[in-house]
Amino acid sequence: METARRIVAEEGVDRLTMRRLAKEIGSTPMALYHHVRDKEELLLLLLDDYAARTLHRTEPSAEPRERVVLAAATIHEALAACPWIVGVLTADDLTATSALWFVEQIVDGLIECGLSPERAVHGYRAIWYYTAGEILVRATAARRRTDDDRPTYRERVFADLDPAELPRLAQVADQWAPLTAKDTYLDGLGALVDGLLAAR
Amino acid sequence: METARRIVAEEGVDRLTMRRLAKEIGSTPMALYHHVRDKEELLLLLLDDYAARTLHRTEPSAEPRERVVLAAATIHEALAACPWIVGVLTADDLTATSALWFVEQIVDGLIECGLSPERAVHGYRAIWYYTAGEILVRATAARRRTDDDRPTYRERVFADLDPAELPRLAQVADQWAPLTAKDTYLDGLGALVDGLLAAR
DNA sequence: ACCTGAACACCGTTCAAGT
DNA sequence: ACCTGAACACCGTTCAAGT
Repeated sequence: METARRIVAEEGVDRLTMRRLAKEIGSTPMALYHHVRDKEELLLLLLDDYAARTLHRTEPSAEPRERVVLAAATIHEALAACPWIVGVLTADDLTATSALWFVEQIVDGLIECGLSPERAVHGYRAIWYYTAGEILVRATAARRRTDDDRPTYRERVFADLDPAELPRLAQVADQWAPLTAKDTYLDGLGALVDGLLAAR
Repeated sequence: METARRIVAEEGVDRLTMRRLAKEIGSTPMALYHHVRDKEELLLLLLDDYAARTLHRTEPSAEPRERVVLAAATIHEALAACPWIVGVLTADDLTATSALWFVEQIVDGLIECGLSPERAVHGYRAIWYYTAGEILVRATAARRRTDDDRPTYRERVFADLDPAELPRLAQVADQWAPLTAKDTYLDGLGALVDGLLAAR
């Protein structure tokens, strides 16, 4: 586990292979299969390990809306520091044992704010979709930027935008890059939570 | 392109390999590299092709909030039918040429509702995070369910939940599966848009 | 119970050579 | 300009055999 953790931290999850890990610990690929069913199980172990190691419970606020926002932001922060893990996480729900406490905070906060248990669960899922999407989009965009220098697809598209057909996009085209680089996770989260809480 | 499209449609994006595609069209892997720079370029071509083929512009509603919701829902629907594509999409922004019109609708709708151009772009991004996250989480969960029969990690975790520690989760534990199976994309989207539009 | 060696059935990509 | 053959440097996993 220790070696696997190091490989992922230093070189990314793509470089963690059964063969590589086996070599690094001075063993054979097949020896690993005596301890895990397959590679996915190894990744799930790694996920639990990471969650237990970095996801520290926050002081739960007395104000229920604050509890929801704080729990989501804490999970977001842990994931942002370690974006590879989202790919593993989305495989199932956000159900690493150590993350459950945060799910509890969100569901509880939403119920305390007056949602039915059913709508609270749906609300939690909306928050999770938004959070997972933010991490994923941002992580993949970052990977793209580093590993080649040719202009991105987006740059090419925005360069020859027809202002007659897409006036709003043309209007914001030159600010697009700085605007989208900005971290607005918390703004979006606040809006989402407000919307979930508003009786509709 | 036609053959690549068929392989992806029938067997999933993982099964589309340069070698497999070459064999299927009666050529060699290296011949493909004369037409695309690498595999990623092939996937981007496939994405544009899919978008042009299935993303039909909707009648833009006169009501700006409706325009935002309809554009997002249309993109969501196209992606839900073809979840493999999200992995490619997240690589950059949602900037397939055919998708730009929908981005325009969302940004324009938000501005018409009174947001500044800056906040409209951030609003669009929040909607995109939510949408991409929903597709991704749902797609990966679906893949999981089909390809093995052992209980999922989530099932095991929920089975031995401590009601003293996580009372809300224990309370909804038996409804978790049906609740999360429900499609609540539109509810969450509505909440998010409402939250974005509310002056905060 | 735990490990090894050899094999199976693959990958993306490069390079040098052909027409 | 377009294609081929062979090679490089890998994958995850199975299977039969060893201690």
